[in-house]
Amino acid sequence: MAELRLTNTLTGKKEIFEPRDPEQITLYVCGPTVYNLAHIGNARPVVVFDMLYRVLRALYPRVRYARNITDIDDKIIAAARERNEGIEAVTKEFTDKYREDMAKLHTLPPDLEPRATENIEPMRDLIVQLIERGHAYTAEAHVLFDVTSMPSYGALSGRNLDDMLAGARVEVADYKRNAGDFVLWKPSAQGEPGWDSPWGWGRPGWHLECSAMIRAHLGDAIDIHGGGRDLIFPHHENERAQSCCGYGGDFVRYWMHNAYVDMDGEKMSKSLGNVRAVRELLGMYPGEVLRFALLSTHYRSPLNFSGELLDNAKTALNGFYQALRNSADIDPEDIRAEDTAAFTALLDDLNTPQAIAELHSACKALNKADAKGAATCKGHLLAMGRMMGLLGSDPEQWFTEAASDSGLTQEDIEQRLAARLEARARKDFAAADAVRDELQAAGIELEDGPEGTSWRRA
RNA sequence: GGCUCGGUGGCAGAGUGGUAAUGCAGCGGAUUGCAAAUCCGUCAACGCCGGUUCGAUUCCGACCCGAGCCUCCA
Repeated sequence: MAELRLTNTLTGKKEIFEPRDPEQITLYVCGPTVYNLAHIGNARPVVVFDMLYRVLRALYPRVRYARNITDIDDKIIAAARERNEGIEAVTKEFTDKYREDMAKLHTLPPDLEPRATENIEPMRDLIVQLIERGHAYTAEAHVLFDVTSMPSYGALSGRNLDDMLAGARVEVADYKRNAGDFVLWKPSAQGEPGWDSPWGWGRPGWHLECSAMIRAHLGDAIDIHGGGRDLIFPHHENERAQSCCGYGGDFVRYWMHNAYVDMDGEKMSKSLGNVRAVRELLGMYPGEVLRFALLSTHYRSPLNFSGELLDNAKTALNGFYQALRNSADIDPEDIRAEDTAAFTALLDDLNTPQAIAELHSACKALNKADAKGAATCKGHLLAMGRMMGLLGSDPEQWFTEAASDSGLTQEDIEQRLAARLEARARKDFAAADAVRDELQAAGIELEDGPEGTSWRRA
């Protein structure tokens, strides 16, 4: 079988992927906290790990991919209060919108989408376990994890405990034994959402849910855990501590983290307020363009987001669809995606830029091919696109579908084309060009081919 | 301050111990009534200084610059 290599954050190295059980692969990716719209930065891990999911499915008979929905959190509570609604209304709305947006990026839905509020029981069990084993303690209605109880705490993020405790810059709550101790359970005030527990009415800490849900839905340990780079510390470090100490075992074999989407060279984040919602961008570009743009840089490198980035993505996709449109009458050969150069590129730590280069190569080959070779070339291009969640649209639609309601309708355009055709037939090029100029001004570009004139929206 | 990661042509962006993909842009040509699309050709890059080596952009060290984490964050 082909070898998949992945960069493991824990070791800092690119390693050959060796699953716990080749019959069943387990993948867990941190999902959204549903209190507002997903921004383009949120979309990066979704697209990146969708890519991984597709590769894993091509390699192994069964892949279980879980992505959680965090539907209890202080920010959700705050948003609900602001809107004067229950948290369910908030989480329902943004969960639905999240799923819609991600689907438009051509990401496959995960096999499992566990919700925090539906997994309180395993969370409480985990806390009990941690207390029993001496890794957690109660203090003022909180339950806290004692970071000094785990010798390897800090291994994932490359920190050591002494430095961390000494260099703590944050004011430490006085009920904590160590500055680095983190909350497993916190008390809820009157009127705040909460659950009964041995430690009183309260709610889980934000690191706890992933540990408990991974165990509940995927098992004691999993193959791959993914997420954004900023989750390495503290979230994944703490998750690792909870799971390793509470359940024993290795927990995660491969940790994978994607770099950020930057805005003007600066990190895009909710707190900096420089975010671009996926939903907003989808009003300006097809989802496939956003997907392509997110895949155009390797996942471990920062991606600078800009209109230029999206325009380039659009141009590239236009080129592919142009080749497909020009070869519309060619019946593509049936090519397995696993037999393509793009797949080989993806096996090397998801080298999507290389895979895209292979797309260009196949596209060029298709453009140059004679009728005989075109079927094979087209088959390759489509197979690689399929693998990457790209090029699935109808080429004709890709070029002619209107992004908005404004502008000329298809009928308007066809009508003018007919008039122009007639003008050209009687060699009245001035009249023909006038039509073309008019359409050009309306954002419609024409192409005269041997079999008639086709058009596209710019 | 501690810990990460990165600096490749005009831009985007792979990769490699033996001078470097791909795309966009530019330039020249073919094609076209003119365009568009396509094809052919072409220009152009490895932050800086040392070290290891027959040879480094690639390995090691220092330096400069940039980003991130250490606090909610993909």
